[in-house]
Amino acid sequence: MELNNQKYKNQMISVDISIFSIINNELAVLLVKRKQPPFEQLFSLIGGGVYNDETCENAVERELLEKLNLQNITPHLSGVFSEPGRDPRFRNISVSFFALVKDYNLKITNNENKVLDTKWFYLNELPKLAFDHNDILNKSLVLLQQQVYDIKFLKQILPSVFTLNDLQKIYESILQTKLDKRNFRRKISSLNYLVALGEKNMQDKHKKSELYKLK
Amino acid sequence: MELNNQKYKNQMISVDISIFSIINNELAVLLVKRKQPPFEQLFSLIGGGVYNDETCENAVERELLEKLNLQNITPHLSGVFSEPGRDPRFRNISVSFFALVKDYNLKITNNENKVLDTKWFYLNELPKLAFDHNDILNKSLVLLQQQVYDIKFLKQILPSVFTLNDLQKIYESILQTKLDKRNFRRKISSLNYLVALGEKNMQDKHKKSELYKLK
DNA sequence: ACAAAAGTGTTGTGCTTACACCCATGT
DNA sequence: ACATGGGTGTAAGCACAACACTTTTGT
Repeated sequence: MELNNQKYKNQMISVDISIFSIINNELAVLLVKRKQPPFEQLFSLIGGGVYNDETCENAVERELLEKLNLQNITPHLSGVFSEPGRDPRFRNISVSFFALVKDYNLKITNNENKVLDTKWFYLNELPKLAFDHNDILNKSLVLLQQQVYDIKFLKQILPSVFTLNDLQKIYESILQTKLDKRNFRRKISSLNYLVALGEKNMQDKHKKSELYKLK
Repeated sequence: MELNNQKYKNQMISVDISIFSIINNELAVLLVKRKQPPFEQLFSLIGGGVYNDETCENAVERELLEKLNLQNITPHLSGVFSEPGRDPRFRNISVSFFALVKDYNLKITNNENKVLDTKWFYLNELPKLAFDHNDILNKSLVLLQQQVYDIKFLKQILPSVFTLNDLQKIYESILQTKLDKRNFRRKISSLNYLVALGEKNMQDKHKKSELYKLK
């Protein structure tokens, strides 16, 4: 955050984005490894300053476009983190968002030499993160969990084709719990947003499972 | 917001607080009438700048103490409002909170001559507010409604003694809907947080109703 | 034939909603 | 006696949780 940059004058607000995707039927989050102090070598969420001529949501969209070349992603507000010492360099209030993406083949494109690595982490294999980013990420996860049966969230993160077993594993991974197969299928089917493709998954070694997509 | 005050240097963040209370069994919100432009003569939420050495929650607590002499109030985050033009004077990002109080005999104590009046409004009699405060207030109301059956919220806002009819009117007013008397009583009783005082409400003109308090 | 994974129904429990009459008291 | 408001029970529908066997296919 460049304090002398006109864009940041009179403010010290940034956004931090928990970018979630599904990899191998598991929830994963995109993190970057910091090249510079503080917290050099630690992973952190992607984020950046909010310009004076944009909303926080705009800032998220701009960051996703500039750094990951991602478009048409909906930011979801998940919290505000304002402990005075949370950034050891200066006062920095973070507005936290999460975003859901389908394609996890992402690399930081515009890293300004600040980033050593970009990597997806499964949620149960998280490292210790820079700043208070573990707390921020956790808050985003909780909000995602609360809305996971809402089709407009799923649309943003589900692969285009999947089996019911894939879907159950995805839900179990997001909710961090085991689900009963029959109860899960009844619930999903009552939500009325799946369409059977009428094709079987030929990768199955035994009985072939049916393939589905979202309505 | 004093831009040259050292406390606000390098930032432009404020908190806006929807202060709710129950008056005559109805949800009400505390508003202040502005003495100065912009939006002179219009009512607005109570709010103020966030100092560099405090969290947004601290700022809410400080504002409530300084301006209303209120202590031990829990701030509940309800949103972030960051449209660039929302304050015509300068860039101002608002972090919105709501707070619940029992005693509605409040007057602004430290108004720095900026306030013409302090007044409680019932939610269905709201005036047009300054800035985007109608939107902010509405967001707070929605979050309050979502948590209204959670005892720790009720504890903050319910009078110490009430009848079941009082309680139903309070719920109807918060939820902005009519409730069925028998269903409402069954639900409340299943939540298991009321204690009958074993006394009757002597103000009742006909059959006397039982008085209750929270556990 | 057997091992592995897919698929499928029933029952009990608890929450929600709709709905109507009797009781206590003051006038 | 009557008007007013307080107080109470039952039945149907729906969501949720627990639980076991049959089918298909590859080896």
